[in-house]
Parts: sequence; structure tokens; C-alpha cells
Amino acid sequence: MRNDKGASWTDRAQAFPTISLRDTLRAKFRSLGVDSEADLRPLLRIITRIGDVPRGRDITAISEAHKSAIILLEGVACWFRKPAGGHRQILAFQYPGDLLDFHRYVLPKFGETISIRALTACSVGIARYEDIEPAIDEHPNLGLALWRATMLTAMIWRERMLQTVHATALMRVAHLLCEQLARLEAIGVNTGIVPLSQSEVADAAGLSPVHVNRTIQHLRKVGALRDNRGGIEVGNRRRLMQIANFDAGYLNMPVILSNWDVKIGQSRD
Amino acid sequence: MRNDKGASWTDRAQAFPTISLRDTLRAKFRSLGVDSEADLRPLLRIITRIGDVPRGRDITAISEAHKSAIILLEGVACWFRKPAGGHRQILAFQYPGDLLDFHRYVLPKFGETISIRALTACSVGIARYEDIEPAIDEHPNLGLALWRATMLTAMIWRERMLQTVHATALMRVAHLLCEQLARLEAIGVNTGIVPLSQSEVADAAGLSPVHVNRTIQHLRKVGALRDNRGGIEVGNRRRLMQIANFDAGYLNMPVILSNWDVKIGQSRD
DNA sequence: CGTGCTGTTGAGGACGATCAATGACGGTGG
DNA sequence: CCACCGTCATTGATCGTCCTCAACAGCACG
Repeated sequence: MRNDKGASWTDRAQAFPTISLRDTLRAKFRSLGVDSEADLRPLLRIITRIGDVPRGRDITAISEAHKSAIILLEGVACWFRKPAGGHRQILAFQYPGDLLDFHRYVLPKFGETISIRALTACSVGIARYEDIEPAIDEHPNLGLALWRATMLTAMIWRERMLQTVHATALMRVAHLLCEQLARLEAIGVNTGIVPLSQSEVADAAGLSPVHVNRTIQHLRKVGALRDNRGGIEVGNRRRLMQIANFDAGYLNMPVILSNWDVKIGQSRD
Repeated sequence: MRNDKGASWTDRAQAFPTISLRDTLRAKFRSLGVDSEADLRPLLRIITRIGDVPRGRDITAISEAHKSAIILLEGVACWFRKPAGGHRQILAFQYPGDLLDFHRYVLPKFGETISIRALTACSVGIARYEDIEPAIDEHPNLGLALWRATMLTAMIWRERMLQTVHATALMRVAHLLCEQLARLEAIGVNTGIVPLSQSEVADAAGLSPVHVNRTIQHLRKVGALRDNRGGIEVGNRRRLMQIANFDAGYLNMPVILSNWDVKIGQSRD
């Protein structure tokens, strides 16, 4: 810890140790079942870094400008919606390696209902649609991985829906944090720091920032979170998962899909 | 035993006018984008009716016995989960034409986390996996429809998650009812009767049965629901949708997917 | 050196859960 | 035909969780 108080929130980047872009993407797609270098290489080739997005800026615009899928390379972003009279609702957080707007590729008409925003300074890359299609055709495992990424999102929503409905604020927050932890670990980030502000957690969990604050204090008191003012840092993973009643199974795609390839992939008959 | 007051709950079947199985399936798959008779026929051919399931029985067992996908032909079923210490959580209701356990086909390892139950006496059919695959290969539109069915579920979950988080009980219940109405209409059922008991609605909305009752009374008072003791019957569709802030867009697959075919499927026709 | 964001704390109030009891209806067995 | 029972709908009362409104402190940034 280079910062003795660990409070600075512009410094959320500290959650991410220095990992090369290549390794991040490799970890991400390995978690989706793409583990051969032969499948990974064409993917890396069609992704070109297009620059940085300052914190707070909407990424949606970029998506429209290029006819491309956007991939988050560094930083944290989120999908959100802002209903007319209501508060910001965060649907999901995005980490390096995540496809920011693949839903546009799959369901073009859906783009408008969701906005994308950079929560920290982000670095993004694009993959042009016309490059993706031949890559998928040539490397079917890539297509599978993309489909799985979509499926993974659906699973996250399902689980959150269930949690949200019956759980207390404590469980909700704990579950949300567990989910972030699991996803960060999937891309090789094991710092235990959740790079989100309390109000972002509130918008995602559907709670008021005030109550999230109290909940987090409670989690700190029982040792699940570290007792540092400011940032959210997991202290006792097991306890957190226990409180959240969290089953990482639904996020662990490689295991889930171990015999999926046989079915959907190159089914020879 | 037709009851003109519509109160009898063993008689929920009255929600469904007499529609032929063939028409039900046709309406269902048309709503998923399969509108040509050429694509529909092979589907109907591989579905064989295997009999009836009494109300309250688990359907999961059947799924395991046959190596087949189960399709609901008549009646109402639901996906649910029952956590160790908690109440029954209903993830989704299933109506005629719905694929009851397609998630097993797509994600074999997921089967255990969800159970399926017949809420009324149901009639089910099966389609054997080994029959599905060649049918998909030969009629790519069928495969698309199945994928869309999965996608549709994800959309429903996403929307419910968002609703659930910030909405009041009134909006939650109204939204749930709107969703059921829209799905029933998709298979040609326009009676306006929602074939669910109040406690089933409660388990799906994550509310107590008592409060659901009060909410429904409130909806009746403002004219959104008919004022009949017992059953849930929509009186003023528009008002209900208004209260729920319901946008049917996310359920309307044909519209959403109008230019999706261009991308994924074959070009035109 | 102000301005703004984030985190923290306190007090009051609304919403919905829980507990408990009653009524309505259908089905079952006498 | 009637008594009994189970399910579902309904009503009242109490209580806990979480929201809202407010105020303030620490830190970053222009």
C-alpha cells in the first residue's frame, strides 16, 4: 500500500496492478474458454487501441461513431440507465477485457436503452464488425467465447435479480462485492480492492448511498472488509461470501461449459 | 364446471380459451421470428406429447428421465428455487409453447440450481436432443429462434432486476402482471386473465402474500384490475402499464430482431 | 483558496414484513 | 345432504428495515 490512508478515489487504479494489456485479454478470454494461443492471436490482431476516455464521459458516443465493438482495456466503466424521474441505475460494472457494447452487435435495436460511462479514466480499443465476422468464421471458439460473454451477463442479472428480491441490504452489498471480486480475479487482479465508490455501489445495489455506507461499516466491523477509511477493500473473503450466500459457480464459465463445446461447437454428425 | 364469477382457482384454465396446440406453438414461434411454415413443420414433427403432469408436481424429474427438451403444451408452470432458509423464489412463469428446460441443453451444469413445477395441471411434450440438432442444422431459423428464446429470458430478468431494485410494491406487481399479459398475448391468449394465485405473484415479485393482496386491491380500486373477488383479471390495460412504467419493447422480439436476421441469419426472406 | 465529490453521522418517517385471525370456496368422506 | 379440511383471499396490528433530509469533515482539483 503506497497510500497510508488508502482513501484517495482518483487513485482507484491502485486496484489494478500493472498487468500488460495482452495478459489481461488473455486472462479474460481464457475465463471464457478460449485457451489456445491460436484462437487468441487473431482476436488480439483485430483489436486496435483508439485512445483514452476521461472519467465521467459517456462512451456510448464512441460506439456510434465507429461501426465497431468497443473493448475496455484499462479502467472501470458501467452500463447504466437513467429513468425520467428516478435515480441512476447501474446494470453492471465493466473491467478490462470486457466487451462494452456487444449487445449492439447482437441486438441492434437495444442500444438506446442503455448508456455506458467511464467511471475512471479508461483506455478503450475497438474491433470493427467487419473484422469480427471473418475472425469468428475462421475460429469458431472465438464466436463461442463471445456468446458466452453474453450468457455470462444474463447469469449475473439472474443472480442479482434473485438476490435483490429477498435479501437484506447487507446481503445485497456483500453479494455485489463478491461478484466484483470474482470478476476481477477472472482477469488476474487479486488485490482485493473493489475499485468502486460507495455511491456507485448504491446505484448498482438499488440502495441509498447513506445506507450503503452503514452497511459497509457493518461489513468492516465483522471483518469482511478492511477497516480503511474510504476505499472498499476485502479483508476476509470467506466471511464476505458467507454473508452474501455467494456461489461463485455461476461466474465460472470454464467449468460450466466443460462439456458444452461437445454439444454446440463443431458437432460432427 | 365453468364458473361465471371467475373466482374458482382450480379453474384457472379458463384464462386459456380453446386454442389448438398447433396454433399455440405457431404463435409462440412466430413471436420468436419463425414465421414460415417450412421452418415450423420440422419443429412440430419432433415434438411428441408425452402426457399430463398433475398440479404441484415437479417437472424436473421428467427432464432427467428422457434426454430431451421439455415443452409446455397446456397449463402453467414456473421456474423456482428454494434456498435453505428462505421462501420460494419464482424466477419465471411458463406458458404453453415455452421451453421448460432449454437451459439444460445450453448449459448442462446449470440444471441443478433451478427446479420446475407445474402450477396447474399441465400437458407437456418432449423433443429429443438428437432430433433437435439435425433440425437446427437443416433449418437455421429454428436455431435462431431457440437462441432468441434464451435471449428473451435474459431480457426479462434484466428488466425485472431493474424494476425490482427501485420500484414500489405497486409498480412491481403491476410490472409483473404486464409481463404476463404480454407473454400470454404473444401466444394468442387475450382473455386478460392472469392465471396466477396471489401467493405465486408474491413469490415472483419478492413480496409477502399479504402485501400483494393489498396491492392488488389497490390496483382494483384504481380500475387497473377488474373488481372480482379472487382471480386476477386486467380491466384497464393502459392504466396498468402506466403504473408499471412498462415498456413492452423488450418482449417484442420480432420488432427488435427485424434487422438482426441480416447480421446473424441468412439475408432476407 | 474556494468548489465539489466522497464518506460519515443523526433523526424522523414511509413502506412492507410478520403474526394472527376470519371468510369464502371446493373437494372429500360420511 | 352435511361436516370436515385445505387452499386462497382478506383484514388488522405491530415492528423492523431502509429512505429522506440534513449537516459536517476530509481530500482532490482548478
